Amino acid sequence: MDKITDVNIYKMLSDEIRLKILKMLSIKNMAVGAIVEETGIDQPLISHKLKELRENGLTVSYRSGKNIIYSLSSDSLKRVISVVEDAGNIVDHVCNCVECKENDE
Amino acid sequence: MDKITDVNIYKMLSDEIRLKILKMLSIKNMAVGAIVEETGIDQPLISHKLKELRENGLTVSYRSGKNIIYSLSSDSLKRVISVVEDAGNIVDHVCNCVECKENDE
DNA sequence: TTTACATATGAATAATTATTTATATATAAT
DNA sequence: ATTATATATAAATAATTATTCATATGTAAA
Repeated sequence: MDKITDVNIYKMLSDEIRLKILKMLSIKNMAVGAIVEETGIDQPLISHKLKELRENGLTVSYRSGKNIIYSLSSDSLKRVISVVEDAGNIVDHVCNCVECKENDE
Repeated sequence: MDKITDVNIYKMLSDEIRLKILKMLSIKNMAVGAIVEETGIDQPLISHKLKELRENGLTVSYRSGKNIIYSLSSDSLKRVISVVEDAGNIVDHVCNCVECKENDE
């Protein structure tokens, strides 16, 4: 398994499906089937994503009867997610200088 | 150019070289040459990374004589970077239940 | 003790992203 | 004007990551 660096955490957050899962888990713990249903995404793909998240330490899981329940491994993760949640806040400044405008396509 | 979503921001942060550049720029504005020198990475590769960062709105640039100076486009970016900076803080919780231990490799 | 259900895994392929190399452009200095 | 310097770009290749599909595993119910 890989070492957990901030780059790895960003990697986990940088995939649409993984991020969607993390956001769902930041609201409530969920079984795999519920995630599959709520996202409409193929079960094996969801399982793969969950595996990545698990192996990188962002989620933990336990079995409950037939189901396996996933949850965020840490509350500080919620904080990170919410800090970037609204992308507009991050990249709100647009430079007005001539050169920058030329740089835009 | 791509729309700026939180996934795109995470993508930009999820590459070792790009993250290194962003961290350097969060301390001071820098010319391309200075970034090349301080990282020891090939100039065209640095220029590529800077282009990605620019096109995704995380940095801005302007010309000053022969040099082109890059800086972060927004201070809130610094905040994000520092929130995740210490990965240990994020993934500090390790579940102790039997099933989770079985899951570990 | 067979069948159904929930989830995981592995192998194959597809898609995306990173890196290199060679070259172009723009400014500045001679 | 010519040359040097700083940076950017484009095309080719290499490397990584995502997705699909088929199948395995483990639990529970009949």
